[in-house]
Amino acid sequence: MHIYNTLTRRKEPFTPLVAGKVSMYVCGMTVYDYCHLGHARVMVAFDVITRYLRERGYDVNYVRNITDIDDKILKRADENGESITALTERMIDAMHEDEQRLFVLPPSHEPRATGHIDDIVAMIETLVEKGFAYAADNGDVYYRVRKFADYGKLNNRQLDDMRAGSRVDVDVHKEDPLDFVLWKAAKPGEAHWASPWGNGRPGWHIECSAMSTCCLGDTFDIHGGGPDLTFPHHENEIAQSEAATGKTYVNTWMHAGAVRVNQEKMSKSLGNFFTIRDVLAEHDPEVVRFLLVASHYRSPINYSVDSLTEARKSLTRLYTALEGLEQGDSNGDASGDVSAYRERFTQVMDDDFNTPEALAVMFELAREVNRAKQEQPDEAVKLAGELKQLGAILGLLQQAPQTFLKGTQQQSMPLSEGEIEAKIAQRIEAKANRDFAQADAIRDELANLGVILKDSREGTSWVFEAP
RNA sequence: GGCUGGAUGGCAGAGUGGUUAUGCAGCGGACUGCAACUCCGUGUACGCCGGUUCGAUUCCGACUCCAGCCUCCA
Repeated sequence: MHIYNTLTRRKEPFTPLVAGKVSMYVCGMTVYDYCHLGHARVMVAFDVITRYLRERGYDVNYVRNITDIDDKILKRADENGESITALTERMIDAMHEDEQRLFVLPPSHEPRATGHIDDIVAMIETLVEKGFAYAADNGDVYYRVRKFADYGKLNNRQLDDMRAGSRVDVDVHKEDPLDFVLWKAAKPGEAHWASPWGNGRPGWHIECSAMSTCCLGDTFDIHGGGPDLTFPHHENEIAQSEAATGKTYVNTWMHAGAVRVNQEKMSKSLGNFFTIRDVLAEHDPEVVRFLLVASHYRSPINYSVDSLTEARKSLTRLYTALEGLEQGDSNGDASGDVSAYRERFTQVMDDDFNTPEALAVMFELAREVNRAKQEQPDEAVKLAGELKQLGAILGLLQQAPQTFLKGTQQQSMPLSEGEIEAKIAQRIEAKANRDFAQADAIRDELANLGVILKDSREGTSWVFEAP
């Protein structure tokens, strides 16, 4: 198996520190608002990675943190007139709901910053002792960037180059403008914890260093996150952790690609973001997931309603192949029976999780299923079982085909299932009387409402396609 | 200005030093009362200019353009 490492900028053979076990940390959310599609991308990308690693037999310890204390949280709670805890609990619940709807499995552990203040303080103390950090007059504690020789290695950046074009605040309390805060002194009335440097709260970067090493050890296998975290966040994590422990922090750095809108990054600062819940109000969650998986995890994707429509059509093709063959769930049981499809699937997934290629294999398998449906029903059931199993590795195709195809999830459905069935019965009646004009009229009427009829030997079924 | 990526057929999106990605859309055929679904067939796409090579979309260099990071952001 090969994985692209952001640190070395190439694909490398993947060998975990401990045979058979993978330790992975992913930067999670700062919970002051609802998650948007950019968050969804990271959630889904690392969900697929976890599912696949487990499929390959690894015991994956997947840790994804929650930043539940931060300037933005304080500000938002204040604006809303609610307590910090009320705000963060509300957003954490919403986040869990969003990911569940997107078929994202929960991480193994979800540490919260506020639950690790002792570890954070301990790490800062170590950094101060070793001379990598200093307490300033204003009560803040800063990281001394110039002291860490490797600073910039993740982003291939030189400290002196960065000074030239940057607009970093010149803070009189900092020795160097690029020094970053580890501990922030509390202003009167602000939430705070006690520390050797007075009351305050942790900086963002130190939280992740403390929580990851705390949960996974000084060195671990994979660290992931969104594309905009490489600098400064992950660079700072490396500086903090490696200075504190004297060991390599992370072996493989993984970063997901950005979600764009009109070829611009979707972000909170640009205000061009779509929340997951807004999108799911109008689109099937699995379609959204399919869209995310249909591109490689490192490629940028441009979000649009058109791309969702196409994703829905593609997914419909897969579910159509499965339709009518769902008896005896997952009966591709014969262990050791590795088909050519599964073999190819594994081969492309082994190459840095190439999900688009994996989907191509699934589409070819779907064609095989459709062919077998005609001549060899038993074979079709077996192949369909395999298709469903491969789908599970990507977190797809786990609904009953009828549930997906009939669009039970969609609120725009104009007729009840009973009404549709009644219309179909009328049409069958008309067809029996060879009154094709009437039969076609009924079919057109339903088609105009988005209900597409499909006649087969077994009778008439239907699919809902939002008009 | 510095640092990362990227530019593929009508659209989306993988990949490869010489041979089919895949999906959607289109076209022809089969099936059908007619359709839909499905199946069969069908497209000489690889930003621009040089170089290496028997041969480059794929490797190397220049150029143009796009996106991201350099400031909170997944």
